[in-house]
Amino acid sequence: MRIGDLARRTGTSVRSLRYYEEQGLLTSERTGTGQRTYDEDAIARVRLLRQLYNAGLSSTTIATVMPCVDHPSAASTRETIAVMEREHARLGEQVADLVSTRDQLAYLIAAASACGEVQADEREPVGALAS
Amino acid sequence: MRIGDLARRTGTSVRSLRYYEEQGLLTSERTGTGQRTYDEDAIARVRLLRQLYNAGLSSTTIATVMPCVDHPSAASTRETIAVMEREHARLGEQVADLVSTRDQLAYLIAAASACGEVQADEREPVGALAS
DNA sequence: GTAGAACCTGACACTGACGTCAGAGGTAGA
DNA sequence: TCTACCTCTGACGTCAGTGTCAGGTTCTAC
Repeated sequence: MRIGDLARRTGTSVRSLRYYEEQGLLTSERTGTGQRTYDEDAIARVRLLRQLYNAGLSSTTIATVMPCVDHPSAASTRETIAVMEREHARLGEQVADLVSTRDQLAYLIAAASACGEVQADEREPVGALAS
Repeated sequence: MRIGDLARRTGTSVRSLRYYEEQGLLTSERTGTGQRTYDEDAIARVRLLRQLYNAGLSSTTIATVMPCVDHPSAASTRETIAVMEREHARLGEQVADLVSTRDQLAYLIAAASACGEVQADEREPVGALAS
């Protein structure tokens, strides 16, 4: 599989795949002429990388975590586990924050929709949202 | 309340408060000599702004939403409601993704911890994570 | 009134993941 | 072998929120 194929099959850009390699997160074989080649496993790996990026992990944090995906025994240093636990905790907090914000948005939508239906122009401001 | 007070009481930086004003998200009175002055309501507003920023809304999206916080009746145009509904849906998806990633991290942590306890060097790679 | 802290505007720097461009070479079907 | 497309490296651009600096004004406590 060449880089364009991998990009298409993972929904990423060629640029991103080169960037991941540059960060040490993705490896490739090279043909005699220098073109990158990937096997099928690369697809799952790229999807995992994207998932971790989407979760807000940085390249360096992902680089810390990935060896644990590849060889959990060899890579399970205390620091690596600590990094993963920190990220786990951070994600928990972030989920709580996002749920809270989502609920507030739902409240706003309901308020705005009600106003639209009633066509009333004398409505109270939606106060105390961030309480 | 001057800008430094507001920054301290909301845990933000003075720079950010000026930026929010620049983006039309926060207003201030000015003294005769041009210094910004805020009332107590600004604290809740800044906290809400930070919450929306943390949820990944951009300045322009927040600028679309905020009038609805202030005057839900006057601001409840169809487009505004549509923007809020899009963000609401996006947050829902993002929460699901984050929960999934968090659970995968928990799995990795468990696997790594088990390896650390057993001290076994012959472990299967943690495959099929991004399935 | 003076020192020092806080404030003002304006501008440039930074971060990090990625877009985009240039110039060159590789690949594959007709 | 021609053509069209793909890939290579290297470099610079982008975005958005914020840090930081410069040069100046304002406030406050002594």
